[in-house]
Amino acid sequence: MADARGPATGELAEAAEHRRRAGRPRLRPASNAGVPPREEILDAAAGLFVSQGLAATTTRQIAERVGIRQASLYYHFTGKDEILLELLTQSVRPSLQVAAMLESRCRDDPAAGLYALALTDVRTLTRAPHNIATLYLMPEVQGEEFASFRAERSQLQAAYGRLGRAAGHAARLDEALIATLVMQVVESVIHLRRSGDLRDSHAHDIATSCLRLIGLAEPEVTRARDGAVRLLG
Amino acid sequence: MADARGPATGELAEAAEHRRRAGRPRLRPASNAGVPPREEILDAAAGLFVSQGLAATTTRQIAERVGIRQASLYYHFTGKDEILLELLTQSVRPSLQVAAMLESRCRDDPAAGLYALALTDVRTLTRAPHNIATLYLMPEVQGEEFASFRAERSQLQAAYGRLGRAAGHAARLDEALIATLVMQVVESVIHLRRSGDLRDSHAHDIATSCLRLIGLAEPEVTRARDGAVRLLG
DNA sequence: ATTATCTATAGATCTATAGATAATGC
DNA sequence: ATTATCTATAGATCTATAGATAATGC
Repeated sequence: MADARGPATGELAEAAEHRRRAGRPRLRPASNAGVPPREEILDAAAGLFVSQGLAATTTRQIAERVGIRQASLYYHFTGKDEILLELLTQSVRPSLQVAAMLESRCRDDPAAGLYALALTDVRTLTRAPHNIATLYLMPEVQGEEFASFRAERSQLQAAYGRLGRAAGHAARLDEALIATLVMQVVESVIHLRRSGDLRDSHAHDIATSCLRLIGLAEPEVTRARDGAVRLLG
Repeated sequence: MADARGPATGELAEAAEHRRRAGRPRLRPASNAGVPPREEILDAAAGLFVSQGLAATTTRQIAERVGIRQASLYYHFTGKDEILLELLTQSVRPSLQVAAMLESRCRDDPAAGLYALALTDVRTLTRAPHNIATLYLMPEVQGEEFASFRAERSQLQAAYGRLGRAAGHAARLDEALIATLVMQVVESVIHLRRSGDLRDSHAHDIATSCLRLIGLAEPEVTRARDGAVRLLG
């Protein structure tokens, strides 16, 4: 019993505290708990990319913020591009899964589905540790290396288009245009967050604006909102 | 008569053709007519900034595209930042003047004013030689050096907010939020242009979407559109 | 033995200045 | 004399590799 308990509590303690991994120690030991170095690097890079841009951020700056030497980055990543690609992918993939779920569950009420998707996207963008969506527009992201990210983002945009088309009276607008406009409204959260004007109530305001934009009248918007709230529980 | 005519046609010919300016000739002589070097540089830089980003674009690349040596840039600009600032300012100032004009003329019909402003902005962004508005969001532009540009852009955004508030039934939404959302819809033209999906008809579609977003119903939107067309006519 | 870091550095830039040069303008 | 370019280059980076080192794991 004592023997069995020893190792068990030992493991817990190690995980909770500093659980030293193999490898030469850092000059400045990691202050955070058991966060894997890859994630430390992603977080540091995200903050720098968002505030300075990609090319303006050096590998040395990233390493400094993590607390390791510049060369040590290359043990975890092949370079800045790989870091950026992972950041972008991590930020879009969850939304894509939510979109798939909502589309399958909301065939009967696409307006509620659209509202729900917009709302969760806004909240995700709001709560992310850095204002990562800022990076979507950067010229560097148009390159070949990021094609897989752009493909996933297009899928999300297409989902907005399908929901918007099904929900709106809008035989008026092209589905691709609806997709672009609605997503663009959702991403206004980037600007609001950057300028510090973002409030919790804005999430519903933005989702509501998406529905108005595709031509829904007030009663329909209200109904969609109620449906969405029910959906997201 | 012959004497008077000679110099006159001479001047015309010089202006139309190569009108050589003082200064050591370029290795590769400028192919374009009498375009001032400053403008050549701005144009070359704009194309590169938009496709590669600011920090990723070197002074050497800009110079190469112009057809001069890297060091010669510094005769016209103190560096990349000054070039970017001028590009940004040139792109926002005309919109600001249109906004002031429309606000003063449309106190009686703010919906028409908003439609007209959105429409002209979309067209300006569509026709600009490079997709410059892409640069507005770049992290570098958040720096101190570009404060004057950001101030002008905020003024434009505020104009959108005032027009939107006056036009909408929207005591519903905060004026600052309206401003952000409407401007964001206008700037969807950036994405459409980049992806090559931009059609002429989209200008009216986008302006219409702005009015729907702030809560106007179809008849009001149609009336605003007619009013705007009359205004800009 | 394996892992994760470190030190050191080669090679490739990039920016911005100094000073020379070849036109036009008076 | 003035203007607009050129050549040359100092100084400051930045990336990415090679090889050493100090832990843990078995």
